[in-house]
Amino acid sequence: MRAQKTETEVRQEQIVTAALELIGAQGVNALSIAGIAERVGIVPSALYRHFKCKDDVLDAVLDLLKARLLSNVTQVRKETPGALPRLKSLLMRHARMLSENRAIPLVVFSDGIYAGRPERKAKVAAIITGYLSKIQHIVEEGIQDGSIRKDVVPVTASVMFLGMILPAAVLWNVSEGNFDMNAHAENAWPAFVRCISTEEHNIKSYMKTCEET
Amino acid sequence: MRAQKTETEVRQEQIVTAALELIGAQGVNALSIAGIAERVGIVPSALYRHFKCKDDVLDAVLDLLKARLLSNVTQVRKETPGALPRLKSLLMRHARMLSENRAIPLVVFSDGIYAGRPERKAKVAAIITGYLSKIQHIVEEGIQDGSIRKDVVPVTASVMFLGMILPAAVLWNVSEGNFDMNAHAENAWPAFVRCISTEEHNIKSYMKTCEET
DNA sequence: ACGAATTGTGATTCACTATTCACAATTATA
DNA sequence: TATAATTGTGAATAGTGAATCACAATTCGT
Repeated sequence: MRAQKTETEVRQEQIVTAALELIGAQGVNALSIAGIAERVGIVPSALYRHFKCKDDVLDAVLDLLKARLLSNVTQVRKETPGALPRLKSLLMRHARMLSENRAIPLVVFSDGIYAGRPERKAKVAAIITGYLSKIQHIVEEGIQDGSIRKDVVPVTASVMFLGMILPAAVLWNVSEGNFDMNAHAENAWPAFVRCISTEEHNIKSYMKTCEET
Repeated sequence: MRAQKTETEVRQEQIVTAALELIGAQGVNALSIAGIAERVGIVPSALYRHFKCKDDVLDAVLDLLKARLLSNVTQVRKETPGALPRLKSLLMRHARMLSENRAIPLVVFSDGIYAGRPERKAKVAAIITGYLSKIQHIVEEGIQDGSIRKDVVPVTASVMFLGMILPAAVLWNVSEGNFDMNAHAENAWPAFVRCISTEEHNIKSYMKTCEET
């Protein structure tokens, strides 16, 4: 059966989406032109009408991921005011996203995607640092408005924020989805708040605990 | 030039070590029989005198990784008393042994290492959870002796501890060694202490800061 | 020192996958 | 409607890397 002739812009979208789905299911290494083509419903060679080579597909996948990650942050900035609530919202959003789409850590932290291509590595680095700088920005705002300690190093805080997500993603990945991402996020969040929020805030919450007990 | 004839036990060690180094440098996907052989100083086919197939090499690499991780913890337990000092010592130790730590996320996120082998994934899972349970044990001891808050969930704390190492390793990897792992560890540690140590401890250090300023 | 076992080597096979190409079908354009 | 442009197809090519094998060099047991 012959595939319906479809304009290249649409096909490109289909191809990138299919690639992302396949990566989520089987990883970057297992991603093959044949696999993508089959998922799209065309023959492998037809894929080359829309992409010059496999590398270009991977680049497009990276672009898609970057867009999704950053739109995540933008969304949260719009919906939620205040540094700490924003960070929490972002954390929970990631907890949800990772279980929905585990392709993100697989792609961003896969080695296969920058095999022998330093510029690709730079691109991945740019995605990560770009994301981190957004978080860092939120932290800096928190420091200015007094909700986050002055002696917190913003970069460190952003990396530690990533540290709540990344290991959890690892565990989730390795345990075949047998790790409760959301529970971890809920448990880790108050601890993280103690990490970075001002002493006044911590002491208040401590007093409250004392009164209760 | 002909390689020196060497007994298979020694070669096996050389091969596994070389493989781990190569993984740390380039990732699992780039790991080839030819690459390992070259590093060891033998010809590719000679490698099959010591391992039946590549998969067996990967299994041995996992065993080595596990052994090194756990011996790390054991060592710290011997040298250092007290939960918090032990955790800090472990953190700094990891910061120093980056090349191995770097291999960890690379291995974990590599799909190549699981390709068509579910039992391999279980093995990786066992290594990580085994390591985490050791950390968790330290945390529990800290809770018992009162240096760590009672309301800290030990599992969560151990995952967050991993969260200080993993993202840093990834960043270091992606930025071509352009990320100061030790600085991150030094910055992250006091924040992590605030995360988990008892309020009394935090308040005392807060008072001290107040007196100073 | 001599045969057997061990280890190393180069050539070769084999499977897999990206990529190309000539040609066919479809759609757009004039 | 006729022709050019676009997209799809199957076959063929080429490069890669794991694995095998016959044979050579080395070491070990005796």
